[in-house]
Amino acid sequence: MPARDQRTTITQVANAAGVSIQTVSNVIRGRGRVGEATRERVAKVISELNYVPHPGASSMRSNRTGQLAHPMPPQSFEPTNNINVEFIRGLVAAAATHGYHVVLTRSDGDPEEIAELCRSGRIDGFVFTGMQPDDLRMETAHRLGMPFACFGRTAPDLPQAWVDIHNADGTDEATTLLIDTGHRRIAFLGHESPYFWDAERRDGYLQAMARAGLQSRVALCGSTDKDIEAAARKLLGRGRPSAIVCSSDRLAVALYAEAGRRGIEVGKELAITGFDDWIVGRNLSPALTTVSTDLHDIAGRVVDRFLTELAGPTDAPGEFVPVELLRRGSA
Amino acid sequence: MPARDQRTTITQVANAAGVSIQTVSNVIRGRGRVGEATRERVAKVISELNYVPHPGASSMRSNRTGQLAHPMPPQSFEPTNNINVEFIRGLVAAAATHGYHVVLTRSDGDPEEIAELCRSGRIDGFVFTGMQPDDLRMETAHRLGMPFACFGRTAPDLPQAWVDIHNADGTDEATTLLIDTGHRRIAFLGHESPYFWDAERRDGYLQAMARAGLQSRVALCGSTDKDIEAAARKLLGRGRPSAIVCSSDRLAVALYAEAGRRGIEVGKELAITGFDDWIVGRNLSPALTTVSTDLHDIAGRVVDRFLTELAGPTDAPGEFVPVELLRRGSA
DNA sequence: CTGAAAGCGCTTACAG
DNA sequence: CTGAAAGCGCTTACAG
Repeated sequence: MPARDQRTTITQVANAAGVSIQTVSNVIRGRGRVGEATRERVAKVISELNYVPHPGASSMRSNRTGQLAHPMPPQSFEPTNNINVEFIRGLVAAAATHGYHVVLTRSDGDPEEIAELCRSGRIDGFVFTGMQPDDLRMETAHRLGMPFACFGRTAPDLPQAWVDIHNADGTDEATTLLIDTGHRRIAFLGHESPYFWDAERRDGYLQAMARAGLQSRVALCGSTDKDIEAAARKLLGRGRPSAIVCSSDRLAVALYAEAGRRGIEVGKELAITGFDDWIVGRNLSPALTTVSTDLHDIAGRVVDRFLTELAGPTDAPGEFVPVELLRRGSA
Repeated sequence: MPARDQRTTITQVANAAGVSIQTVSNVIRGRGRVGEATRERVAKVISELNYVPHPGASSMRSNRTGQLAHPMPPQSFEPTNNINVEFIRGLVAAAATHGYHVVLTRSDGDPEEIAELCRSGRIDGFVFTGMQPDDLRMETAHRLGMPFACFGRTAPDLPQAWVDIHNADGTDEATTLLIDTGHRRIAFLGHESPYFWDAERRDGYLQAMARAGLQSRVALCGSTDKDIEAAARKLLGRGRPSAIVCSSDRLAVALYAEAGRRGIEVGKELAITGFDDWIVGRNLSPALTTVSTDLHDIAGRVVDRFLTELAGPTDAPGEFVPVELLRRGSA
């Protein structure tokens, strides 16, 4: 492994610059008092020798690894979950900005996996996503004193440090758009689920309908393809609404398929809005009007929050990130 | 940071088991000669104390970090690229099987980023994907003596250790299906591109057509939405074929849209096959018949290949992984 | 402002 | 079969 034999060490840098290794360390970490001339000389040598401090050695004394674990819950792998890649991209970018590397791990929700990572000395903390209502991962990290931040919330009494989107705003905006374009019989199609976000998205719809003095109609369905298809069939049957606000793009896609079977033209005879800006919705004809979230931005905020927690646990409240309604052909 | 103060060390394990730290190390690494009774006693203590060796300390002597970098090229973030999540999932799982962690990094193709990772002592090697014809990343890793393995191939004269899918087989199979179901005027729609796989997918089509004694018709287009739309328009204009083999699902989706505009019914009046099993194709009506690759399996093979390279660079040839034709509604 | 010493937790030779 | 010693490359705390 030549790469390792050729490794430049702090000692070589110190010798070449004519200073002690301690001064080199100070220059790198921006600590202690180092004269300007010395600093420049050392920096020059570091760059010339392509010196990179050994993270393993560094972590032994500093208790910092410069690594962040992102345990991906199983549902983030489901093809219907679209947020993963964009979020990960943002996470890696934001982490890099602060000199952090992202270690990707699998997580089936078993807190023991989290505990082992806490004990491993491999990471400085976690970024969690896809939390379940009874998720034990955050509690485990908290108990073992490992900093973390979450995209999304869990039960209010559990430890968390969250950034989340404003779900109700999204469906409120979508519903309002439909009302403003003349629709009156507007239904909501959502999931029966234990998740916060499902309830919040429904509430946004209800709130906009109430404000306009319109009668609301909420349909909820299970999460299997069959459940969704059945709900779509019923909703587009006799007495169908002229517009439907969906709690997710996946539901909207099912409505497109059902509308196709019935010869109902989406965008003309039936308006549909989604939520998530899933790639599938973008490729439908007409393209789906949907509520989009800036996952890149969110990832940056989650990393910021993680760094805050790393500096010292806080009771800081969570942070809501605004959503954006993308108007396309379907509404 | 309680997690770190509470850290169990090899010394604590050694004391509790009544052996030297060296023996504990031997038990963990399965090295040296350790008596059966001693091994069991030590293993019990390790498990009781939840001992995990400190990877930083370990890496200083062993030159092994147990970490693998996966630099994600920018195109893997494009929404039209579907392989990323599935592959990463498989990569993390396969790496974990061998005690490896995956460090995700961004890569804009700049070899200096790769060089810095090589020098960092943070990783034992790379898994590359999305290679460009003039990709300098593998060469850089090779020059710095860092082991790596690739999903996909690059120019034959460059260092590489690859696993790839059998592209020609896929389009050959798709074309043969169309021939077997009675089609005679079958066109191919592909990308003008410098990539291996585009040429190979075209060749599979040509080969199947030649075997059946049919006349082939190849249409190629650029990579922008506009280019693709123009190609679809032309292909579905006057004298259109009865079936089209596409080099990617993205192209197939564009054909669906164009067919929709012209009132041509896909699956009845026009057969279409894709390549990639993109989530969008699965959600079209009718669902797209396409060539699918088992990315989970491929990731496992790439990790195997990486471990081979880690044990000592080889000139072992690359490995082809079979593809599978998924027959759905469109053909 | 700079440096000599201690020590982080391991693994690698090597001695017995 | 097992252990005492050396040392991996850093950072910390402290002395000057």
